[in-house]
Amino acid sequence: MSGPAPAAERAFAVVTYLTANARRSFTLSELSVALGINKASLSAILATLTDGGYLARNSQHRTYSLGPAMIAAGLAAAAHNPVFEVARVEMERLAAATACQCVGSVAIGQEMLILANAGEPTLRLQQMAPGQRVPLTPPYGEVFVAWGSDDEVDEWFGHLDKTDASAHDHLRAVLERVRQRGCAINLLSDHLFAVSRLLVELDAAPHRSDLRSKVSSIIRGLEDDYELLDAQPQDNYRGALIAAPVFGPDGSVIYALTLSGLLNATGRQILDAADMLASTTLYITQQVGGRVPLPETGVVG
Amino acid sequence: MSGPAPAAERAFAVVTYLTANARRSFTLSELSVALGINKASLSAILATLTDGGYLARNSQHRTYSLGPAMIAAGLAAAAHNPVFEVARVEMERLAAATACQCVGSVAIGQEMLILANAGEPTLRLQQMAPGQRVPLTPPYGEVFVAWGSDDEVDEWFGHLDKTDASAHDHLRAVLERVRQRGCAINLLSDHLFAVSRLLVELDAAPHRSDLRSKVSSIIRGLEDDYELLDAQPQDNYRGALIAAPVFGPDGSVIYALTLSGLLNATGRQILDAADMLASTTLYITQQVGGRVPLPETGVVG
DNA sequence: CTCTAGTGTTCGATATACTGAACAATAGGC
DNA sequence: GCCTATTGTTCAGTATATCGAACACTAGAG
Repeated sequence: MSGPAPAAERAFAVVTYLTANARRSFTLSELSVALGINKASLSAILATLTDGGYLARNSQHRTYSLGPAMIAAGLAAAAHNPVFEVARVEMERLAAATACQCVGSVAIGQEMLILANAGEPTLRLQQMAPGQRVPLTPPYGEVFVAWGSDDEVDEWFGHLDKTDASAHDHLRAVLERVRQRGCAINLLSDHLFAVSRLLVELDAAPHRSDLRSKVSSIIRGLEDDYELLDAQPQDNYRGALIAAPVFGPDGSVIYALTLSGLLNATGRQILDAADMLASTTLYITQQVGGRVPLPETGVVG
Repeated sequence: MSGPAPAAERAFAVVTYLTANARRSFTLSELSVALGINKASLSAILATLTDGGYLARNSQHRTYSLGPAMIAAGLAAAAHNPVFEVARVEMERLAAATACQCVGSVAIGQEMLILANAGEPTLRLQQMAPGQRVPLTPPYGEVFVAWGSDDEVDEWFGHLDKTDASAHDHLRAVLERVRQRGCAINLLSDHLFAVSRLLVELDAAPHRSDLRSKVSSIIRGLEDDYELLDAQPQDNYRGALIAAPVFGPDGSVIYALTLSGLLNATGRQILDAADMLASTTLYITQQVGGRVPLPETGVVG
């Protein structure tokens, strides 16, 4: 749990926690129990961050929240990565054109982080709010690994039962389908909403690895009713999530756009939205000097 | 130099450095010498931040820059402090109306941090760029202390010669003038540009306390040609910086807006711009539920 | 190709930050 | 106003991160 620089790790654990729960402020004690850090140690960390302006302390309520220096750092980070500003404009366009919510996310290790959203959140999914971190485990985050190396795919599989070859084969087929289409299409299901509820709990106590693995296992349980392998144009679907990747100069996925909504839509409507999204991310890829990795078989549509 | 949580402090020293120098990326060794941190220690810190997505590592050039997680944290911080979004709109308005650059800054300890700007930077002053940190020492940052307690003012005086009563009296008179006007008006001078050049050096090596104190002493030397105590409406001035405060609910200065430009302007033009700025910050103060502290002289009860 | 300049990693010895519980100081409830 | 619950600070012992130098490793120049 503790890396080679524990103080730094915990300092940013605080930041991550406050980012995911930006609506309220927290006292030292609250953060101590939520993050599993000794009060004495955390006190020193919080004082350091407050001195630097990265946290703001409300001396009235003795609470901490993210401070102004974090805004400056965020602006500098955004200025350094033009992708996100380019994508923001396109996301607004997509959200307006499809009447869907459009969120942007990045992969960080074995998680994905929601960075931005556009349009009205018709679905109140916890994992769709900016600042949220969602485990990057099957079948979540297909677009982040579909064009990746075998090693990346294996890491994505994670703790899947090694002996369950059929599950692996199924997922590989799904990823192949994602490459062909240029985007991933997933269906809304009750499982998905169950995951959403669990993530709320996980947000409240990120250090609880038992909750974390529970979420991961349930996310894997989504598989059955989650994938849309072949859409029937005239059929009706409950709703859909469509995700497409933006590639960087080295061919890696540096950003992903997800359309969520399309409630009670026909297969044709879903496929049309998917095409629109995929062409938009391709446009963004070109705008930022990105490169789509060549698939082994077939051509990206 | 090292506080009770050195790893956390240094981790954010890296962030601060990358924020101030967002244009390029830096290698481990560069950061090591620039920040005065042991390479071995820094390596652990950078790895931790990179794992969290707060830094992005270019494996090609082995360089580090601010990562996507920092953007999410910045957005969360901005969402938590509505002041900055309210102010941004007004800053754009002011910049357009006065043909000046308008920057927003906050006070963090004994420094002020530039957060946002609007309009074209007619003056290429280093200290006016977002992400920059400028020492909060006389005569800089008058608006941050003019309404503050005596303790805050004394701290602002800093290492001024205690025996030099005339300097203190002069500064107190300046602050009184700022309170009366509702804003601070300062004039461009060669000294100012000299400070700007020194700040570039300081940015390159923030750990050098000798440079830091040198900057502070030169800033104090500005005093003579910096203050505009009484403007002559028909006189011409080389240029001006006008700063006004935004107050929080507790009466403290939570944000400051500075208009820079007004090259070769008359005293009347400068005073008009000052009035416009002061009324705007007052409006923002009210929008965010702020309160202007009552002046200490002539208080009832 | 060889050489150089620079980068990042390894390693044991030392100093230092972390821990945990008891303490003190605040805020909230009636 | 008093009491209670919770907050945040203090302190010494122990575990641990940090330091500095020597080591690999890459990239680029001649």
